[in-house]
Amino acid sequence: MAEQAPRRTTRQRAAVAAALGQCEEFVSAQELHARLRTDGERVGLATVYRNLQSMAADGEIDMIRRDDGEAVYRACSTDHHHHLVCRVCGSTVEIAGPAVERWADRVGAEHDYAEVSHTVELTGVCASCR
Amino acid sequence: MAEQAPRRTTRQRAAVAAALGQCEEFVSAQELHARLRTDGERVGLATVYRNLQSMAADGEIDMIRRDDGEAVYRACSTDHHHHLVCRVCGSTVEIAGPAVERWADRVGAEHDYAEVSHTVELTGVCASCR
DNA sequence: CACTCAAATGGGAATGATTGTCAATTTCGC
DNA sequence: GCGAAATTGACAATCATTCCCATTTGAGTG
Repeated sequence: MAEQAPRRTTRQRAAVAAALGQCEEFVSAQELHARLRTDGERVGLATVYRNLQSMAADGEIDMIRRDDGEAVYRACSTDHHHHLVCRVCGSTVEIAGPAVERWADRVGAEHDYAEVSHTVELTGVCASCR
Repeated sequence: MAEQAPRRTTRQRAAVAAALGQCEEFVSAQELHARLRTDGERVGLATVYRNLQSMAADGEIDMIRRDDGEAVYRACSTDHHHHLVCRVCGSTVEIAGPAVERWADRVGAEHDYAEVSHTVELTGVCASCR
């Protein structure tokens, strides 16, 4: 495991963690910052970035990248699922894919990779758009 | 499959494809642009971006994102596969995942989505980076 | 509690990849 | 060869993310 640098508990760090905990879906640092501001918490944008990064580095939260390259975060333990997105109308269906989870773990093990996480996106054309 | 917009064969497009073909590893648009310039090919940076994007959209090349979010490309073997990328050193392993293919098709069918395609990215930490 | 000092913060400026703009150029079917 | 439509190039504009640095704050210590 990566060594964990000293971390202090600050009002801002707690606020970031709390706000993230209330999000079901992945959120970007920008979105989280806006949300905090709305909630009346005054936290600098740079601070949101720094905290999200260190929390991700410590494994406290998940970080993945959206299609456009923007980093998005999610509190761990929120239940994990994927999406099936319609290419035409954009409607989405949430997919629970235990099969994929197992597959990902197995592939990681086969190639001796640790801490394997995965991103899965399905796109298609939904019934009403055909 | 996704509809392919009309594409013309231009000197620049060929140059981009050729340069990419000579790279073993993944390269970013910026790197490829620099390489082209070194080779004496005059191709605009925006053009490199546009071509890489359209080639990726057409499935002619692979596109993934490095840890820092920068998009990197690589000429891909024709057959469909996924990647297992090391979060630390960036080394990649190609994964053939018949299991995922079948899973994706089944999920699409269950929700009545047609022309389902999928994106799967696995990231972890490889043995030598631990 | 008062004290100390490194960690943490904030916010504005800087960075750097990517995208937009639009006139000029090039491709390709006819 | 012609003309419409795609493509290009140079540069400006975006926008997430990082840097900088003066100021604040957490948390041991005596």
